[in-house]
Amino acid sequence: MLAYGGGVGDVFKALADPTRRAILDELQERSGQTLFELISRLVSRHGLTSSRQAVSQHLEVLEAAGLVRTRREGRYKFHELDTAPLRAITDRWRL
Amino acid sequence: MLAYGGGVGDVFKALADPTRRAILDELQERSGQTLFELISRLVSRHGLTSSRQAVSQHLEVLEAAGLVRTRREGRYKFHELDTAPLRAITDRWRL
DNA sequence: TTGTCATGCAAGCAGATGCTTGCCTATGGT
DNA sequence: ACCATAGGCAAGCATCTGCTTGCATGACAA
Repeated sequence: MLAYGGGVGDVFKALADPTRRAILDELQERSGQTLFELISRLVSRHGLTSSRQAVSQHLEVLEAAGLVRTRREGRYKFHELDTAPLRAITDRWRL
Repeated sequence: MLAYGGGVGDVFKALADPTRRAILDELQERSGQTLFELISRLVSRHGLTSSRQAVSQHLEVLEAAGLVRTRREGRYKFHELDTAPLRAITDRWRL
């Protein structure tokens, strides 16, 4: 079975939230960030003030949609963007 | 002011619903459908059973997002797909 | 005019969603 | 061992969302 369990709709639902889109923006600009790194940069660069749990739950959604991949090292968990599922959009309506 | 009033997020929110995505699929395949035409084809071609009001409200959302353009003729209202707002997605994450 | 057809408007409701709160686990430093 | 750090789990809550229900409007036909 695959690394992510979501259907096609999960990608669209994941993109529906502005904080999650900002997270994708951030991960595109700087790949491999940890949770706390992301929180800090969301504040300083996007003007967002989200709690740790809020961001953590957003990352779960993004990971379930296959838009974020993670790798664990010790007590750190690094996140990186994966734009592959976004092809579902461009392919569907021939962009 | 522009023809549609929505911000960027409205496009993503509009795409978050599976019925709305099916409507976009339908309008891409056959442009200029009326509300009842859409309902009928959503049933026969997508296996969806949505009420008139449900589809009507979905069309409002899609129109507000700029994804659907309408034209009125007498008592008929024709709908057509506009994929231009989808560029917001491809541009944002360089697809 | 009377009736029908295509669509619009608005209130109400159940389920989904994003967030908080509080506690828990685990890793690494001293 | 002790403590701080990085992250996880789960219940509760306010809001949002999609849908229904019921009535209203406007266009065309007989």
